[in-house]
Amino acid sequence: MAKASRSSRKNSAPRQPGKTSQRTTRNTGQPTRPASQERRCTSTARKASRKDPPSPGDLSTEEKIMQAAQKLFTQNGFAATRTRDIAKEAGINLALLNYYFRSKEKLFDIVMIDNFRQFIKGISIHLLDNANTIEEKIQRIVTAYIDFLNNHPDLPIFIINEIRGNTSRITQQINEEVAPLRAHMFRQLREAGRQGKITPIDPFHFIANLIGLTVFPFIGRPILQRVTGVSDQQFRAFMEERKQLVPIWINAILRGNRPPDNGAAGHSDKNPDHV
Amino acid sequence: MAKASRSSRKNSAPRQPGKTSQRTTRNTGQPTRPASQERRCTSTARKASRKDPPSPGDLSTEEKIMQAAQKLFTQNGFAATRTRDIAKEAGINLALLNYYFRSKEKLFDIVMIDNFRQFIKGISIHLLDNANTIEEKIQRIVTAYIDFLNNHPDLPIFIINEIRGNTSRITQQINEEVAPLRAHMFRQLREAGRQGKITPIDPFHFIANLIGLTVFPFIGRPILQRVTGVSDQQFRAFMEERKQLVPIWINAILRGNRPPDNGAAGHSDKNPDHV
DNA sequence: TAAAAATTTAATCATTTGATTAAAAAACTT
DNA sequence: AAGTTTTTTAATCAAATGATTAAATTTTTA
Repeated sequence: MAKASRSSRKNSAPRQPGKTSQRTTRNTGQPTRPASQERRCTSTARKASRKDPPSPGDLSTEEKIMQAAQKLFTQNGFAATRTRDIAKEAGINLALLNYYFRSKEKLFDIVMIDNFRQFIKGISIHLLDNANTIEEKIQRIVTAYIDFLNNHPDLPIFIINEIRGNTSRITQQINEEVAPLRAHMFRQLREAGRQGKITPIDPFHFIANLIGLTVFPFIGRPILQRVTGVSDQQFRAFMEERKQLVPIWINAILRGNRPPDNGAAGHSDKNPDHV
Repeated sequence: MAKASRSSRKNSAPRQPGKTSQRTTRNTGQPTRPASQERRCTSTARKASRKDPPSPGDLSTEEKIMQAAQKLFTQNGFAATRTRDIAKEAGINLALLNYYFRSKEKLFDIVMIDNFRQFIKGISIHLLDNANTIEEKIQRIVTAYIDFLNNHPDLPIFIINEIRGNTSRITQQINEEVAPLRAHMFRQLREAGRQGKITPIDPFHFIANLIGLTVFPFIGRPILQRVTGVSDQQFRAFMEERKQLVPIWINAILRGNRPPDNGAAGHSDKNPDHV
């Protein structure tokens, strides 16, 4: 879900790390905030890397919190996730969560951006690889997508939920990361069409088809399984099948497609990098 | 979104409609609850129809509340929707909302079921129509779907969000309503395959493709528009185009599909009505 | 118009929940 | 060991929110 109003509370000046205060015992003031606390509002704060790994073996506290947050936020959405639950999931206490991340919103934003990066990273590699034909490229993208989503099945819904109704900085972030991909794919599609390799197709339709056939099953999984009556195990098997089938189908679409009578919005060329 | 814990509060015995109490002025006790209040927990309560239309012209209060709830729940999910906002949207006050529907959960469940009914109603008509070939059927379903979703663009995400993580009565409801559709479509697909009209395809893949190509664009709209850079207006135009294109593509898939080497889960016949 | 029903007002509860704080305890550094 | 940092404990806030209630007001109905 969605989250609605994500800002309201008092927002008093954050306690300052070195500000002291009369302590009776040892500590000479507030605990110095960890590196990540630089992430709080003060715009001038440096964009420090998350944390220098303190203990070598297992996860740092900060990472534990982030993983727990990622899990719960992704599973339940922003509004339905309690910070207390995140703390419990991370195996730490609530105070520490706020100590590291200041607020639920901040934590969410960080997780959100991380999520999205992961989401497009796997694809962008194959997309930007110029060496292959479109067919090969599709093949690889579909496989990469499905493999990735098998490990992060909740991610698509999460991203969709949080993107709609959030016009803030995050959206912008995403835009910047996605722009080169879009440009590249548009170019290649146009070219293939011109060379007669495929029936010309608008990039919108192409991407809608590619994603629709590949990631939709994960999004619509609860409904799909219900409607078709397949088990979890069968679902996984079907998704394995689709690694082969979807590229075949896409190719069938790219060939069988009727020439664009182009009744509606001419899109292909204008607006090459709008948004 | 999701909603997480949807039951916790005290749940004291609901005030009883006729229980009186010392009133100073005219009313001889609590206002008699409207018909809809029968919907509260007491399992023996009759499943009364929503309300006998009180005022002829415009919507009854109950309907106003339900419409407002439908709008906000669908837009924001359960957890992120405030009952106060629903009341405001409906143009009534919070007390009246609880007076009619007892609780947020009850209201939600009702809206949810209504939503889902709408969602499958439009499709089931065409699905169950035996007179047509598969091609015609697909054509009609796609058009009906897209028309419907143009008017209820938020519904798919909403339904998906609320189905996952909700194993309760609603899921059951849905199952019952969907079962005959599934059976019918499976039969027809199998038959067409046997008659050689199409390359045999597992119902799972078929439905995943059909829904993926048709309703996914509405689900993924925020991302799709961002990635492809199309405007709202263009989006609508593209969806109009897809009314023609998707059936063509589906047919291309049904023909171009390689024969099922059937490496994975054999599905088609066993489990004809599992779930 | 008088009784009944629907609706509003406004106050109030009880919880939940995000967030903060101070002090103690534990863990680590040097 | 001494000092520093991290983490916990536990209490507490303040705001949001779902829900309830009693009485007043309006609307409908008979």
